[in-house]
Amino acid sequence: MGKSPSGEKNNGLKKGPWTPEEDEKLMDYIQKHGPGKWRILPKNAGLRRCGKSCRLRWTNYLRPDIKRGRFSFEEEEAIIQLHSVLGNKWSTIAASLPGRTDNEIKNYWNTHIKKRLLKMGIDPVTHTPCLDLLQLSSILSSSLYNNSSPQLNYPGLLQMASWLNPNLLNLLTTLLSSQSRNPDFINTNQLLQQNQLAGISTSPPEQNQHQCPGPIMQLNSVQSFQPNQLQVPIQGSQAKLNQVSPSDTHFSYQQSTQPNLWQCNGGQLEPQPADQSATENFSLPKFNSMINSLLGNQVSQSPNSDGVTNFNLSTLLSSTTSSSSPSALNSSLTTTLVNGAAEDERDTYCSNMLMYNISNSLHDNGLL
DNA sequence: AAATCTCTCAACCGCCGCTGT
DNA sequence: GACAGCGGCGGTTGAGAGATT
Repeated sequence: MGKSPSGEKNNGLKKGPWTPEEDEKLMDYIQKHGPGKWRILPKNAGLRRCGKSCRLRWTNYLRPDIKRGRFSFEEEEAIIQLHSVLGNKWSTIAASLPGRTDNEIKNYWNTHIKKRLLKMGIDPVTHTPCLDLLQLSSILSSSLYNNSSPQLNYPGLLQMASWLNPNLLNLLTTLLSSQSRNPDFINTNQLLQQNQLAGISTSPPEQNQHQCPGPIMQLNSVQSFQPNQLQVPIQGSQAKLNQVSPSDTHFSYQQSTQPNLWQCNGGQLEPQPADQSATENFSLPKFNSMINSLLGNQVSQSPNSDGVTNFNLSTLLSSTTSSSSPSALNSSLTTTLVNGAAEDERDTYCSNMLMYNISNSLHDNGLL
């Protein structure tokens, strides 16, 4: 790096850590003349620093509106969400976090968040699970028929699903939300995410997503759990997974029910009418890896003689976060390193509102 | 207590884009 | 249009603090 322990450099310009005296000079000058004109500032202020160094010192440290201390839980969530949209645009991210500098956010990302995402098996660049296609194929071939347990984490799975296919995400949402005792339970976080991608602004719903652990659900498999048609009755709803032919590697997903899918209508969330069924194709490996990650790794399954397989979804959700919502993606991404002490213990209670705020903020700032 | 290792973050570097001439 | 200067951005570094052996 460019830090010089000696603090001296050619041209007589000083480098390295700033002394309190230098800080005072810089502060005094900027208070009188305002920031800017960085090239002439050090000379006028009596500093033996380059203008760039003065600017950085001011913007990253001396500015009066800079917030000090650890990043809050909300800030951390915001960084992750914004980074998933903006990438390494630290200055843009910083613009959405009052009092935080791009340098500070960048450091925090590199030293905390990035490591944690990697630890969770999530690529910090793409925000998708670190799985290659071979792994997906392997999961496909081994787990659907063998009850194997691929070591995938649930939040990463949902994140991946969100990138792959909206309808598939809806299916997962439907599956997981069924563990709630509330029949009108919806996954607002994922809905917001989808709507964000579609450029739709939604009002944050008020449903409390922190439900008690759900009951054992039944996943009725046709033809002894053959993959060519998988019917998923869920609290009055039913989604069909159809395989075009036994050898085909593409599935279609038909959502033919209400109330687990919701739509945005004039800023209000409303149940999707039954006649608005959707059918979309997606590749078998993608679908299979996700479903089987859900069913194989974290959900206990026990097929019985009637061809009905029971899945205990409560284990899935409780093992990930205390929240029963599929929005646990964002929750679990941010459950370590909270105030340095209580790692992996803090839950989110503001993800949806935060997503909403970020979305609006980005729109307001013309970033989306 | 000392040596070593690990982590954090302030600060620098090089590059790029914008603006003025 | 070409060039130079400047400000801003993202990547990188290494001193210092804290943790571990």
